[in-house]
Amino acid sequence: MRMSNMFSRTLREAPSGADSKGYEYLLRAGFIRQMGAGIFSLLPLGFRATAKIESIIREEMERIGAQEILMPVVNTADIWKETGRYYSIDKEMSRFEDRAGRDMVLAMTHEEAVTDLARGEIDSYRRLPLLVYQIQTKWRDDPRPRAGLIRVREFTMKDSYSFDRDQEGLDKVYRAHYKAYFRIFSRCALPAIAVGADSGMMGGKVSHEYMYLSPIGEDTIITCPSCGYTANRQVATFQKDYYGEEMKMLEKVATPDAKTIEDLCAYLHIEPRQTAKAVFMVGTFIDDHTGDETEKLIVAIIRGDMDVEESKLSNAAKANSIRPAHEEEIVAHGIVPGFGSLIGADDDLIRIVDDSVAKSNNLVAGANEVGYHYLNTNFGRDYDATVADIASARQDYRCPVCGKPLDASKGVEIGNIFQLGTRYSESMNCYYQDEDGTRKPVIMGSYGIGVGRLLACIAEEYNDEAGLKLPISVAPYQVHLISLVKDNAVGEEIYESLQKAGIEVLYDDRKESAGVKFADADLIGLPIRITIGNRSLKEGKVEVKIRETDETTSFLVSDLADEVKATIARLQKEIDENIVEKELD
RNA sequence: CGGGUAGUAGCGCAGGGGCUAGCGCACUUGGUUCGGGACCAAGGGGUCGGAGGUUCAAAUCCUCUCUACCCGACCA
Repeated sequence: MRMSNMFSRTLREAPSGADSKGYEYLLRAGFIRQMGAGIFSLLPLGFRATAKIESIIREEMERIGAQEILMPVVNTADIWKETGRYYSIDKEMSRFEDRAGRDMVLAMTHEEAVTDLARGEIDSYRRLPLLVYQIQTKWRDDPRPRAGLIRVREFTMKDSYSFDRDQEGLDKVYRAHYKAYFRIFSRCALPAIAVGADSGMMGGKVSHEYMYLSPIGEDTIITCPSCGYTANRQVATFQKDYYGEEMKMLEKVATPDAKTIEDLCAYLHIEPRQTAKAVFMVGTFIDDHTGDETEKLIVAIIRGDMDVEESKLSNAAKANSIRPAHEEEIVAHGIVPGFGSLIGADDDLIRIVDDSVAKSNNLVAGANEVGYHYLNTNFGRDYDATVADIASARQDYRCPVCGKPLDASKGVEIGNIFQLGTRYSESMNCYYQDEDGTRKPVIMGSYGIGVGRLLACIAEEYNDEAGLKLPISVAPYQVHLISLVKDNAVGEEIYESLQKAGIEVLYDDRKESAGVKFADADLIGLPIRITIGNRSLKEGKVEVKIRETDETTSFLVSDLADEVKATIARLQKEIDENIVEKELD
């Protein structure tokens, strides 16, 4: 590609709003352009880089036996009504009617579409297992897209779907994905970890998320440096201390103005762990069949030294979504905010208590009366509720596996794998006949990777003050060729010869100063830069510089193609030697 | 959806009732320069986000609205 003819150009200054380095450079170098909130175009450089990532994904998917298909972006609403997700997913999924007034949706994922396909293909156990994948555009109307390509509304995703006869088969294909994903990310030179995750709206049981750890991430990952335990904070567990002791008499005490745990502890001279705090949320519950929505107050009781993890609470309450309750909603149930507890609350609410409270005794809790708390409240004796782990794991809490202190870090989710089980096959009637003649629902899994997000993370991981430093496996071109000599013929000749040798070259043939060409080369960040200049050309040589390491050498023009091929091979080998082969334990 | 900020040339920004709307970069032409974002000269480019209003006069004041960004809610 000649830069004189390239569609995009580089920007000297970062467009306002580009707050991370990776995003700024992708914009400035001309990989992407924004159209609207969370909507981007890929320019030639971005398109080529994305294509490289996609081909790595394709190779690894084919390697585990997946067959590529392509399903429609526009789905008929019927299949989404069958699984109920037409109703349970809110505005994140965009809907419209076709000219005949039929309900349609823009598919944000393809469990419904693929199950619809599969039920037409699968009738016998002899057809199983099956595995398909696609690389396709998804539209999710996220309420607040942000951070460049990290959180967008339209994006390209690789999604694969597995169909198995039994759990054993699902385990096998799940493990295959677990491993393949590590290979994919490491072939893109992106460091990633797998963490236990919340399956959320996918409705499955077992799931893992792949995380690129970075401060730009929006997820919080809990890890144990000692034993390797990792989990998204949404599901992370930890060892809790319980304070079981002999139950004492319930006693009401005046605690004027003590509306927070902090005030209360100061007033009564106690520790937060000796209190039970009440957290009020409103859960939305949607009937999968009718689509009817109901709201219900959820009262969560947790010990004062911990915080509620909302996704755990939502799961425990079996709610579709939860939000903080308004004061009126709390008062309506006989509860006094600031002095609230389940003691004296009415029955028309969902009661969840963290096991930290259930297993500790004599906690101070609200008396549901302004200015009063109870001493010595005890779960079971004074009130009842469903016991669940709803506590949020934090830095320095104790690892659930080994008990050592946990770490917390930020991460970007770049992939996930789910064991769906029979959630979709049952609701969509995707059954097979087994060897013994019985009819059984197909067991499914789904597995996703965000392609654009992957590029954004790579850009974030590989850059410096001057620009991007792309790994050879995903760089849009392997070589950035700069000619600084007046006689264009030399540059043309070298460009031709490199291309003939099968090398991917971006040739800066523009009439620009040396400084501009160097700056643009640094910004675009191709792994190998070749400079044709009078300095070394006198000796028949050109300079070759590695962007990543700054390592500079010079080669005779006559040897250039071979030398560059060797350099490419060397850079590629460095990546190949570090492919992560990790099995799910 | 709540809170905040901002929309003026391709990009980054200034101007904040007054007559011709600027600056830097980018762009065009000519010349000089030629290994780390060159220089000189001459140019081109704007419905000041949109609609309505106030006024002799609006980019500027008022009302409404749209859009983007940041924080939060939200999010496989």
